[in-house]
Order: sequence, then structure tokens, then C-alpha cells
Amino acid sequence: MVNIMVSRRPGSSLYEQVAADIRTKINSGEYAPGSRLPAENYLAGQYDVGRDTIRDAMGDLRKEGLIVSRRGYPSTVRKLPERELVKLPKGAHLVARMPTPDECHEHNVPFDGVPVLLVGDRIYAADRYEFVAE
Amino acid sequence: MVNIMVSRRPGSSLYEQVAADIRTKINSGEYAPGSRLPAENYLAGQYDVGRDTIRDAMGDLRKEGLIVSRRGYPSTVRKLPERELVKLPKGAHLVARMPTPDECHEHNVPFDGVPVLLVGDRIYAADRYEFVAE
DNA sequence: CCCAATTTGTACGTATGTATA
DNA sequence: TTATACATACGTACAAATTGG
Repeated sequence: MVNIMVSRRPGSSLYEQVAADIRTKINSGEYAPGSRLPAENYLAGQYDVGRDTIRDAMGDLRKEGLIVSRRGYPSTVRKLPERELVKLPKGAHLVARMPTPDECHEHNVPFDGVPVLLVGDRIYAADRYEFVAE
Repeated sequence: MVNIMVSRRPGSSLYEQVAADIRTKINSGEYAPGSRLPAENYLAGQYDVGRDTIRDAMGDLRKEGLIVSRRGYPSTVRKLPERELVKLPKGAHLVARMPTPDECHEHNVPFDGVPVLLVGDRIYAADRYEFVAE
């Protein structure tokens, strides 16, 4: 079976088209949370593109936090985490940004797709907490 | 001049070493906010690595929100934005995550390194807002 | 307004390293 | 140990956007 949903002609690049297609499959549930994606080499064959193009697409999906990749194992759809509710005391300030590599290591934040929230001197991984003003 | 601060031996990969070096130069002010970085090909020569290695390093720095890249022009150190203060009314809920491509286009959020904050039915680019509970 | 140089983006190839199962 | 799969890193070529003359 050949996948012809990507085209070399139009406005959008190949890897963006591939990313959009996989994104749709994730959001539709065809690729369920926690399940494995096909191997990059397999996808390269399916879409009839180079593996590098698949890797660029996967890179975008990682940056969005949609998938998680690690060496030696197929990429998986990120599981929706349980979020702990944090109460913001009156006057508390909050800013969000992407973590540094040091902060990822320090606070066990995944390398890709997960912002951090700074509240006072505390730091929270955005995928494990939500906040409510009180 | 040859840069010998990267090594092919130890634990950390080449592109991570390059990223760490550039990150240090940004944080020290050697690469000031708004200024241009050297071209990727130039850096590849300086560090004596392939351009792909430089691009991987730049990719990490983009994901952290440290630099901004666009076609046809050297990457620049991200300028520290003015943050508008948003007051969180009592009971308001807030979560953070990375934006989808659609949201980037819709809300003029840069493609890389900028999370979004969801408050009620509003969406805020994390680099332009900070929040305070009241 | 157009042209040319510069620079990043995209896409292909190949090979090897390393973690997982 | 072996096979699988992603990660790293080199190469090449061309596309497309920006800048400046």
C-alpha cells in the first residue's frame, strides 16, 4: 500500500504534511495514548519519503508534546497525565517558559514538549500540574 | 582559529556540547539579545563538525526559546519581551502546554520555544504575559 | 525594481552508536 | 546475544527567504 497523501508540489513541506497526517491520526484516536507508532523506517516507506523527513515530522510532534521518543523503542503517543491541582495564593506570580537542559534533569521533566511554570521559587512541569487562583 | 571544546569521546553528544557552548555565550552576554549568531556553515567550520550537528544544536536552543531562526537571515538571540501582567480572578483555572501549529498561526505565537497558557477560554503566549492571583 | 549574495530550510543518502526488548 | 529502533553525524544538493547594492 502506498500513501499518496503527501505531495511534493504545494505550499507545505513534506515533513509538515507527514506531521499533520500523524497528528490527525493521534487526535482521532487511530493512534491511541500510550500506543506505539510505526517505526520510522516503516513510515518512510509508507509515505515514500526519506527517513530524515519522518524524523523532522516526529521532531515537530515531540515539540508539541504529542509523542515521546526514546532510543531503542518505537515512539509512543503521550499518555494524558493526571494533573495535580495547585492553589495559587493571592498575590502569587506565575510565568511559563521552556526548561533548560539542567532543569529537565533536575526536575525530571521530559526533554521535549513540556513547559515549566515558575511560581515564586517553585518550578512545576506543565504536564503534571494545573493551577487555580484562590 | 580552531575550537577544541567539543570532544567526540565522552558522554555527551557533539551537538549537545555545541549547544551548551553557545548557551553559555548567550547567558554570559557574549551573544547579546537581538544580536545575530554566526552562520551555521561558519560555526560548522569553527567547531570542526558538520552543519547537521550545528543545526541539531540550534534546534535545541530554539526549543528552549533562546534563539529565533528564519530563512534567509542568521539566527538571532531572542529579545527578552515585555510581559503584560494578567490578573487571575479567584477561581480561575490555568494550564500550560505547547501550542499546535494552528494555534501558532492563529495567535501569532513563534513556532519554537514559546508555550501557551490556557485560562478559561482565553489563550496566552507565554513570552508576552505573566500572571498574578488576586 | 531587480539582481546577486548570503543564510536557513528541506530532503535525500550513508554509516555508526546506543538503548531496548 | 541478537534483533530492532531511535540517535548521532557525516555528506550532498537544491529551495526559498532576506538583505543590500
